[in-house]
Amino acid sequence: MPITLIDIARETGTSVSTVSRVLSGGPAAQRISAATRGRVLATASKLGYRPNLLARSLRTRKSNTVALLLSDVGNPFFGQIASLIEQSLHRQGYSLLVCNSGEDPKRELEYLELLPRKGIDGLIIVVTAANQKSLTEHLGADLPIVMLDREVPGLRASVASDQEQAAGALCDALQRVGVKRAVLASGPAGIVTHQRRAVVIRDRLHVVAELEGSAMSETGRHAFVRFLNTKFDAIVCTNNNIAHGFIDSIEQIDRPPIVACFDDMMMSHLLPIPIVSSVQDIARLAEGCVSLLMPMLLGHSNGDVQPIVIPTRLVTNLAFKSLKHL
Amino acid sequence: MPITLIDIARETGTSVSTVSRVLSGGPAAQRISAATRGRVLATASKLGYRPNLLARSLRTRKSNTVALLLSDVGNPFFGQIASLIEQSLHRQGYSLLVCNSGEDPKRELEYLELLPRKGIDGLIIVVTAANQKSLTEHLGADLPIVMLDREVPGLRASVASDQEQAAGALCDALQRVGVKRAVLASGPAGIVTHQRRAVVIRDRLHVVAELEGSAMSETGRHAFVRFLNTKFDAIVCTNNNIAHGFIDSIEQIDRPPIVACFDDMMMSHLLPIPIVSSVQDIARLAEGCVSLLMPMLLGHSNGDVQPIVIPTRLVTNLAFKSLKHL
DNA sequence: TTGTATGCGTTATCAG
DNA sequence: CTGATAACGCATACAA
Repeated sequence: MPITLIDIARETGTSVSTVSRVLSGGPAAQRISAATRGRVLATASKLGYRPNLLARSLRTRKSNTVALLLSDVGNPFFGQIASLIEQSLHRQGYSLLVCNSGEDPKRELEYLELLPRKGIDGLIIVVTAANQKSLTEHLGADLPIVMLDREVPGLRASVASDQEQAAGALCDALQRVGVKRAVLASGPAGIVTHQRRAVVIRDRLHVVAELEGSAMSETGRHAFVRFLNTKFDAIVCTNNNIAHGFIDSIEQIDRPPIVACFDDMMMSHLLPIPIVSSVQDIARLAEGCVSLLMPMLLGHSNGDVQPIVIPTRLVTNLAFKSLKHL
Repeated sequence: MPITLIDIARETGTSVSTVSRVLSGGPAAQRISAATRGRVLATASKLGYRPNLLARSLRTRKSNTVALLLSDVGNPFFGQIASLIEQSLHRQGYSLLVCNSGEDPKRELEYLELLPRKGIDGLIIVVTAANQKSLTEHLGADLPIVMLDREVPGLRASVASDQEQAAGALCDALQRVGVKRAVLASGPAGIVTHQRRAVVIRDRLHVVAELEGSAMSETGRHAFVRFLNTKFDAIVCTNNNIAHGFIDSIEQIDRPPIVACFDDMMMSHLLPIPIVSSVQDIARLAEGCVSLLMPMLLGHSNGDVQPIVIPTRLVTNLAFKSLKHL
């Protein structure tokens, strides 16, 4: 049986409230005589007392737990963000509950129902299908919530990369090396991130063919097959999974197209394929989430939160650099 | 104010116990007249009742939450495992608390102290420094726990790849192409996974130089510099981070060494560097954890748990395949 | 400075 | 079949 306040109150000959006050460590602890405080602390550690945080949370309505609801922690992009968020939160005394929606609206809703019951203090979410109504509806009205990677109209607490700048930089680079005909392999148009990237690409480049699929590598592989008989000098993929799928399909590399994508491609620098990508600043994305969330958790939220937009950085590999003109 | 059992009891003119029995959905629910049961369920959904899981957990001593304590979810290997574990647990009605230790014994201990207080039902852990004593000491005595990737003497509930087989297969492949001189870049000897891999390598190959560092890519970069003036035909890295670091350091590729490593290297197949790796079966590792943990959580643990050992699969890229002999 | 009493929302025991 | 009532472990308003 675990030690409770009762045990240690009995042992020290004081009451549960006194013990609670001492052990809570709050300001109330100072209003206790040094003598009894000492005895309490001593026997507390002697008995190896561990506060039951569930009970505390029930009472204080604060669990010191935050949930992160995203499509897939297995995706390195999100995994790294999750890691940084977890570390940052841990420093502030919070734990992180990780939930995969798999881009499935059903699962997302399931979690939106479940999480508030679990007593989480806040939520960081990469929305799939939810709009403002369904979000604030399924969650408790005033649960602090931060949108990551994808904005939702009406909710100002959001952190995302500057997709227009990112896609624009890609177009700049492609035009600089003289790309004339591009193809586009994009993720679901229903996902704003993919949508916004695609819009810029279509606007700025001469897109001779395009394919929309899931946000996974299979779409890249499909694109490879679909575009086999198409003449193009560059393919733009709206995320790195898709680009991976495309590159993995390449067998012969006599005259490979330029691959343009978003996010980091590990090991790409020696690849005999010209690659250019707009990589997102993962550290700042994670940091942004926490810096937006913490004030809300502590109630210091001075009303006007501003969306955080983070610039991306253009990265090219050796093969791309050695490119002069097509 | 959230709806509670009291509200819905008042509304239906019944008592809290009755409402609880109905809404708990257990066998006790059947012992309630269909009439009142109907009314309760109706007004419950009418009022939008959401059970407070904290209160329930406090009472039942079951939180339906499991913790995963590992070095870093940002590492794709662990991130993917975490993802699969989360999905599997979610199907069984459990949530996952993800905790990064960063291979830091201090942080690991911190979590080992914190997690039981949070009321988790079980723990899956990639141990850093903990031995059996410190584990069972800091956790509640009977908290179900599964070791992932690294065994701890005395604890039989473990899931890991067959490191000897994995390293052996690597050596086989290297010897088959006539590797004579190898160098070894290994992670901390204190981590059993690295240690066991290194032991096999040293035993089976002619290792002309070696370097031990962290399990991160910096060690690979250090290795590149350190071995610049060493003659060798292959470098073995005890994990993929290290291999990444090494490969990223390569600028000219006139006569690159073979790189042997563990786990998947994305995009490696077109890389102009011969790569051979023993890739772990992530799906089976994750599945193994859950299949070991679930019975413990449900109390069906029939005493004799057996460690789960999972074979790896040898993967080579094009450059390696086109290798005849050195 | 400290103790008493009450409540957080549920489940479980025990009557009836 | 159902209703009081007592926990679960902790925090806090109110007394003293």
